[in-house]
Amino acid sequence: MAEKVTIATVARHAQVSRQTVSNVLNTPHIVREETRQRVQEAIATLGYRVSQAARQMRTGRSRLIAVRIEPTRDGINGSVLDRFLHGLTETAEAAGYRALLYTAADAAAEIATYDDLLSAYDLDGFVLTGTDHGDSRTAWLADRGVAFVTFGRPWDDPDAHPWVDVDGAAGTAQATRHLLAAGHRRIGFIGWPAGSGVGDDRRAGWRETLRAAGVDPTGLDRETLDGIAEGERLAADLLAAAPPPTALVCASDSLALGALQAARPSAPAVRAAPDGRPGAGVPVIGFDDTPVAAAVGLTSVSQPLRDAAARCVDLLTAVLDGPPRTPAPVLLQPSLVVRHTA
Amino acid sequence: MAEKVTIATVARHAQVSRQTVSNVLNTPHIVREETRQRVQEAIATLGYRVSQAARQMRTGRSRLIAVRIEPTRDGINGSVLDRFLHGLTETAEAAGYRALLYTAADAAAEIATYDDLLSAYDLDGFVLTGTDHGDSRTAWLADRGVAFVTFGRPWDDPDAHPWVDVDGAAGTAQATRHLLAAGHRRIGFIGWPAGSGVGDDRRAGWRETLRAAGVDPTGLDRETLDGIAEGERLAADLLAAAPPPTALVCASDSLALGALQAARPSAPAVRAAPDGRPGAGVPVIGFDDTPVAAAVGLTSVSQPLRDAAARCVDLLTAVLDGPPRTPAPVLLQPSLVVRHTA
DNA sequence: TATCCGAATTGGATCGTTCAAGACGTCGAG
DNA sequence: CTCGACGTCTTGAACGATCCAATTCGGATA
Repeated sequence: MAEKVTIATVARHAQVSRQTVSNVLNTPHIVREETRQRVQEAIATLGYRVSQAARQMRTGRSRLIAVRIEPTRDGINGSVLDRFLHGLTETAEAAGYRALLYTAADAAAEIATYDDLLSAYDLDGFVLTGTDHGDSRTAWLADRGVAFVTFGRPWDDPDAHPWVDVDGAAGTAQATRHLLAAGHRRIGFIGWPAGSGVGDDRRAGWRETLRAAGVDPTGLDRETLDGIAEGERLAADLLAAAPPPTALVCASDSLALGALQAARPSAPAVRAAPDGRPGAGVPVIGFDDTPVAAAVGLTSVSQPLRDAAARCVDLLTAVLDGPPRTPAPVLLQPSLVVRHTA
Repeated sequence: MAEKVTIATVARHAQVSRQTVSNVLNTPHIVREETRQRVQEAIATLGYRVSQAARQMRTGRSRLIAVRIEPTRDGINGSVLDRFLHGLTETAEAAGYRALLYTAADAAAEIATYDDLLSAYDLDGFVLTGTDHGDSRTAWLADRGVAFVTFGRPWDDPDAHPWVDVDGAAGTAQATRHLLAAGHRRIGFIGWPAGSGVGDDRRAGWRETLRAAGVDPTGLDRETLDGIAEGERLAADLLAAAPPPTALVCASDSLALGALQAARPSAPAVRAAPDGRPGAGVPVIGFDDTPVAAAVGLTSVSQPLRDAAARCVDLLTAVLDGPPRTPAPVLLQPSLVVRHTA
């Protein structure tokens, strides 16, 4: 087995001191061009890699960022996280960081994990997914001056910390406009109970678009927790009203899938109309463009998750490497993927 | 800001030397009970956490294990990875390890990443997902004596390295028996091209079960890459044969979903028979029990992913912390989740 | 020619932990 | 009584990088 290559090995090989090698790595501009090249060459031939452990011990920086991985709830919306994670890992690698996973049952456990990760692993920053009103996690991190970015707005104060989010209201608005353009007026909405930032946002997009079109949204929406069965139940309830809505917008693909079953009980199967025109029955639009939506032919609002993840890393590295000011938040626009259900 | 708590701080507080504190943490049995308690108390009151960086520098161990996160291909089968990852992170945490993510475009890039992770981060071990014949990655790792476990068998030599896998043949066999029990004889199979370990395994389960039942499988199967469209095409092809199969087993949920469309072009929608009895048309069984299968009511073979991930961590920690012998591999049994399509 | 200046380089100290070696008191065997 | 063994604890050195202060060196200036 070959001997371990340290900064000293490189220095000897390039006939310079350790410090010069360190400078080549960390502050190349202060090293003479010729020397710099000789050192780079030695690094390459020896296959030298800086030891993160040693660097970390001296600098307190680990070049590691943490992301929480959540349990896949009903399995449908879980794929959102998967795509986000992949984008995050990729962008982080390009920026010289690595992504570390952790799990946590609740906010308190998550904070305990922060503490552990910070003191044991010297984590550089965190990417939080899914924020809500009065989030105790962000408060804890901010208190300690830890770098972090959230995927999801801080619903109380938009300037509280750097964040990236997708404009959910714009998504449901787009879905609603699509249905309005098709001639629908009484467009229903199935979403989550008031109080969650994301849920309220998506509902608002539908409500305001309807109002702008001169339609009174009163009585046209329902609230429930997520799930296919719930979606079916509420869609049935909504369609039993007099007069019933002629189309439905849902806050998630799970709800939409349930709604589909209520909206077209005897419609042709999955991907009803091979020619691409909407199938029969009440049109339904979902949210998140999950694989299930694609498989079933459900029209859905798609979030630019790869991009969102990349922007999260951008913001985080800006905080870590750049000047100590909070970078501007990023609000991305979703897009409507039209399939066969609307 | 409070001063940093190091092992020396604890030592002073507990009136012992640094080494004694270290012993309390790493080899408690050689410390006198009374002293041990005093040190533990000091650790608790001071909120001391060992610095992984410092420990790592001395021992060369990082308590980090790496897992590759793949792009979600068609999005349907991607959820498999998601569930696996969550289980892995959880079990790793319990064992005192953390999971680090990485991506790689191909085997060569993946090996380059190993090199980087090993020399820069001192990674303790790797969990590889998806193995194939003559895997260059495992050879590289084994050559260097790096600890690793694969989720997926080494198809060439079952004793090459520790592994965890799910018995795919048993899964398709179970699916086939289910259909045989329902009175079917001519049961078709749609799978991947010969040559991939996983694909051949799943096909074998179907073939042997059919043979054991006295049915000649010749001409009853088709090969293709994964995808809904492909599944539909081949199912149509298979059903056009004379005589056609009366039921289908598929190597993935994607293929099964496509097959469903060919097998029951005008069948009732998603979750056809609310009473739980199979819907009309040719029965179809998928593989992986993805969220899509659950949503659509597709009968599918379910892999115990959580368990598989846990066993991966078990094996890896056994290699890392235990004696230098390769632990016995683990082959888990899948289970058939019967829904409405079979 | 002597002096000064800044760019480039050097050696030593340091981060927090574990390893190797040794000190100390107690005990039982010879 | 001496010796070695044992259990318990302490001390100094080392891991590999960066930071800091000091030094060299070539060229410009007085």
